[in-house]
Amino acid sequence: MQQLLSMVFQMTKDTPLSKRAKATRLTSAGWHFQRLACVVERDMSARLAAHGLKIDHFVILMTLAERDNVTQTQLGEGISMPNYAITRALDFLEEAGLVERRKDAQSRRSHRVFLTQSGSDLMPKLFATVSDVNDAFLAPLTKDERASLAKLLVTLSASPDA
Amino acid sequence: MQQLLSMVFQMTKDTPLSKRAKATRLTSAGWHFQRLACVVERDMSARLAAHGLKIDHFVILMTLAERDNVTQTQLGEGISMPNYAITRALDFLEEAGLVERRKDAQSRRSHRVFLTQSGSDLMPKLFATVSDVNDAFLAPLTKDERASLAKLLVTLSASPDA
DNA sequence: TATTGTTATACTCTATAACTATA
DNA sequence: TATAGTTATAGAGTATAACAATA
Repeated sequence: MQQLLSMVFQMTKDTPLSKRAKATRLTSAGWHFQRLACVVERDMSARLAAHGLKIDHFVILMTLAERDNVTQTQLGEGISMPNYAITRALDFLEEAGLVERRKDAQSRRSHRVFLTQSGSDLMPKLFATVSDVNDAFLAPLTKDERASLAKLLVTLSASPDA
Repeated sequence: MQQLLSMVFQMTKDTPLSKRAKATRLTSAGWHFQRLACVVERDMSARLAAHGLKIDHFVILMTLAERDNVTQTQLGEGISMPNYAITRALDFLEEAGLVERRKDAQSRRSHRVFLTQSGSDLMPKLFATVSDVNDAFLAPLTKDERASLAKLLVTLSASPDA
């Protein structure tokens, strides 16, 4: 990596385009994030398929596990999923018996969404899946490296525009 | 973060589901990668729009800048883009005068793809855009933190399954 | 008979907005 | 008149495979 970084600093107007392109790519944190996020998502999707779930369903279940008794609008806001997508994902999850829409006591046009017992029972398995995916993903790092990565990720995620 | 990690270790069977869900999410490197990759891509897409380009076009241009005179099949393999997507993206880029398909000297059913002069001239601007996006993204980190993140990303990316 | 690139077509996802029923 | 949720529909993106030209 040091080699790469110094490569960037050695660039001049005469450096060939191909070298500049390669250096740009390999020194781009964004590019690495893109690729690695893709790897993680592919693995997660594959493992969720064993439960008959897609990523969207999983995200909703995780959100509800953290806090349920929310309206569909509230649910969608937390994960930036539009209302029509929420409707369809909940139709699927309700059909699968994992979530439940109950009538709101205050407003008859709102629903309150809950995990069912069956949904709650599934969550520990999904937590384990998340853990497995992360372990596989972080396998190339030492324990110390994992800790510093975790710290850096939290710092980046805490940033206002992130 | 230390608090979070210790939170995970304090989990027992009696820990409420909501706490376990939150800890699972916040300690998941994959979850952070997903979110952050999304932030970066949104920023990149927005800036590419100024050039009338989408991410796919940008990826192809970067790939060709690094190495052109490749067949469409070779091009697609490098970036895992299927042949029909390559065909359409190249139609667009050729129309925009940024790339050129030339006949292969050996095989009359293959094309060799090149950046045009106009495409080459555009690349330095795209390198600068990549740089801007990364600078904005990494702004919350100190210089040292950026260096260690870079090192960790390279280690992860170098892994065989990544 | 296999391969390169293109095209047709179907399928899925996403986006827009219309609609129902509330408030 | 505005809101919560649903639905219809259009459009974009993606996947499958058929196809023509070539090897």
